[in-house]
Amino acid sequence: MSFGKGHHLHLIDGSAFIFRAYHALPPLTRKSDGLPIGAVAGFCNMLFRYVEDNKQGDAPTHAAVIFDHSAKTFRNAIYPAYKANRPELPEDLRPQFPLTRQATRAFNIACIEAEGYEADDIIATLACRARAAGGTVTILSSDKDLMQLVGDGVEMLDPMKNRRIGPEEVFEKFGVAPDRVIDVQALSGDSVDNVPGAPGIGMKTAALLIQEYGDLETLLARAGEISQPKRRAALQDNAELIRISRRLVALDCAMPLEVTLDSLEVHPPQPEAVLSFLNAMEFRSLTTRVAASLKVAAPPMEAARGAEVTGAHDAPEAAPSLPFDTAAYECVRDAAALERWIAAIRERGVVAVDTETTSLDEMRAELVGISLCVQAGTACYIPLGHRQGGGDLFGSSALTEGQMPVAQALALLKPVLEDDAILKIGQNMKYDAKILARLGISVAPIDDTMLMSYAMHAGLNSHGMDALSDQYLGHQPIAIKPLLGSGKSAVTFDRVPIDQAVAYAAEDADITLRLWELFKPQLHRAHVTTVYETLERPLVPVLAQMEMAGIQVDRDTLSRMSNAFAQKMAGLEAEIHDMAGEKFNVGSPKQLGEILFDKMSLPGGEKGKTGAYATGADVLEDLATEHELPGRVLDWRQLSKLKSTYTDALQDHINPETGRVHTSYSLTGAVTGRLASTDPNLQNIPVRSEEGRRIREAFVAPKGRRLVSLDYSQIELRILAHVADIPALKQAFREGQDIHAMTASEMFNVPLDQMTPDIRRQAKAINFGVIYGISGFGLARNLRIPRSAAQGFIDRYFERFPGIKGYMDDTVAFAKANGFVQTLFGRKIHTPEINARGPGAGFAKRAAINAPIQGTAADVIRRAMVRMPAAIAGIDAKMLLQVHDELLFEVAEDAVDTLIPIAREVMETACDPAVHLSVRLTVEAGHGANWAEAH
DNA sequence: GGGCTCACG
DNA sequence: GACGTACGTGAGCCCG
Repeated sequence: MSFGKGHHLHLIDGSAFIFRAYHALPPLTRKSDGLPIGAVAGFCNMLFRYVEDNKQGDAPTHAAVIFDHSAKTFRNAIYPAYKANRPELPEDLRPQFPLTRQATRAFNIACIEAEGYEADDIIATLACRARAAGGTVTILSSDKDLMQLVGDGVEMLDPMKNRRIGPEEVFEKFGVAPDRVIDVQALSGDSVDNVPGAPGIGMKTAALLIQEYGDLETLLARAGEISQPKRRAALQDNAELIRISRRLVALDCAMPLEVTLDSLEVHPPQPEAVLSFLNAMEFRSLTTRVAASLKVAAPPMEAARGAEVTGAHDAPEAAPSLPFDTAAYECVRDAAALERWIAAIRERGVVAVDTETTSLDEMRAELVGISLCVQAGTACYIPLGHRQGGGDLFGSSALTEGQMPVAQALALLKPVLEDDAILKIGQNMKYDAKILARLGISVAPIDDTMLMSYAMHAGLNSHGMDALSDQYLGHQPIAIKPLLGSGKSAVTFDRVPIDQAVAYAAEDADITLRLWELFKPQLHRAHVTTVYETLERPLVPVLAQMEMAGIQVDRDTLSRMSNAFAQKMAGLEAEIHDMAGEKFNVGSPKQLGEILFDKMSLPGGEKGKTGAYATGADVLEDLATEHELPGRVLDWRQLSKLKSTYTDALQDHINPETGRVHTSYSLTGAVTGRLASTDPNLQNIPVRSEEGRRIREAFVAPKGRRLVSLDYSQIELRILAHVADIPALKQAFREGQDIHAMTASEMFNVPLDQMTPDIRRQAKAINFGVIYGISGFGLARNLRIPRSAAQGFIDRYFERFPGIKGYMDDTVAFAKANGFVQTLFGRKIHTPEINARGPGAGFAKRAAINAPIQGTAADVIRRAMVRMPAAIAGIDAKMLLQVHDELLFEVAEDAVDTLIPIAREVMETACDPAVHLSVRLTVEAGHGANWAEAH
């Protein structure tokens, strides 16, 4: 049957896939001969994902991958400068092109290119033919040049964002329907492809003109009617150039092409062809995954046994030698069985441990079972707290039969878990260590696969077990969701039948052990062993202690404040409704936007991409000069935030047993090395506004004790002064000057004794801007000054402190060359987007500039925290919280004066002896009955 | 569940 | 000429 109605054709933009793959991955080479294969590796991964994704659902009946053939096309005959300003291809990319064609055929997908034509023309021609035959077409690409083809059975799919692009999306981008896209492109031109267009006319203007005149020829014919002289001239003087531009951007829908649609019919990959290709490329992990998907055995690696794709995080040793077999896992039900496992652990000296509990909140979770793994494939699960389903009215029910008493199991395990000679491996061991600590077992020594992954690959991928297993072992772990259910019918792990729990839990321990075996040697090769050993692993027990200690929060104080906020909010709400002349939900940005900009017609209403008006604080502040309502909304919002997020939600986090709030710190939550605090987040308790600051009065010390706060003074600016080597900044710090005032004086030629708060404020904003990878736009917005003035400030700053620009350029260059940046202590932060094009490039650059500074500061306080417990061991004091540059302690009243100098010394000398800063770090201290007083 | 808004360093 | 921009986080609310 030939292609026609009911058939669906996928046209894949192969060249875009290649470039995306090339820039997304580090420069990998084939181990056996050094052949560059990074783009091929990424390309194959994308193809595999494409094949997997299209197994079900609205799968295409026909498909092809389209490539560009060569740089010269018929368009060069029309306009020689077409695409003339394209940068040279990277030299390690060109040799990969033929391999991507081979890869496509290996996956049994048709592969098309044609001399003298661009891939886009082939796509256009095939799309037109398919449409004429009555079929439908999806073009897998996000290239705007293809958008002219959309409509009437043809749509695009952005494979990266998984976003459908139909006529509406095209209109959103170009301001005209798909059939007029080339008119707009002809007018606006394209700097990337070197399409000239009309000088002085951009996309916005072009769309406006086409909307008004209907099409390009009419517009050119009636150009004389345009009232703006510049526009009129641009069109009249360049009519020919515009017509040429139109021929350049118009795709050829009827090029000669021997391929028939029928020959593009979809066939599943032939295992032998695809596996032998992947094997020849030495993609071990992908070979395994593809083999698993095709349900055949992976071929043995031939060329390079034990080979490694250098720099690859999709490393070949990821291939599991042993398949996962849940049936082989043992359920341990009595002491005799557990003793056999303990003997095996003692013999090996290493064990992966995982606990199953009733909650993600370690302070409330009840132990349900423990799994152990001593070598890949050899794992067990010890059920301890499983209960019969159902339960009575009160939810309680009897323990399932065939489980050891918890006390007996723990008594047997405790000596092993606490044995110095036995390494306990976990994935996020802080969680399990806390569960076991509450049961009287202090687990040590430990290794943690999540932290190993973080030390090696921060910025590259996430570090959860499912992701790691999939990525490095080519294995999808059993999902927890089907076991627990979701929504109202969700149950806790103790209700999971034991046989299912065995498979799930033992597999987790098995995966953890396999990941550890894989990561352990890699740490060294990635040169992050020291980072892992000094900044990650030793922090686990320190954070566990802090989290378990918790901080006392006074419920009555919060409750009183909450009531006061509610009253004020009610008053403001009435005022706001009055001014608006109607009742509406003040908390709804959508409704507020409509009131402000539609009903009241205030100026400056701008709709975002979702079509809603922006009503952020910056917008409302600008409007406050026009009307009183926006100011009231700002006040209301502040109170609403304080009430819902702090005075109310915080009360729910007070643990009923301890009466304290126990946050949880994530060691891998921020790519830069900072910690992140969750459930609740105690790193964003208000302090900047006077009203918010009072929330901190609810964070108290118990009777007879005090809260002590120690924080680093200007740590990031000091680190900047050191790494960028800025003599003026260093000297100012050495002399204990006000750093922002000094900057202001230097920049604006104002003597220090004549400094005004406003000038200092501007300098402060610039200092912070520098740390963030400053841009004229960003500074302008922050200071609410014209962009030109902001740019002037920045130029002047770079002039006065020449090392800064050098540091920024060097950092970005390093990131581009290496794919990561580093802190002074060797922490790596990967920057995979740094070589990308488009707006993402700006983000990546600024992040790369900021990361070494923010990351070094994070390393410094981590070092201080690791050393703190030993330093304050003799003092009646506990470290409770970390807020990036601050440590908060709870201390016996009479020990405050002892603690402060000792803790300060630890913090100020935290860099020693690994790094010698040319600027000394200083720490400010305070104490009080509550956090507001202490800070 | 995504987007908006806003709290912190 | 046009585009989009300060860095790093987490949480609560609205709304489809």
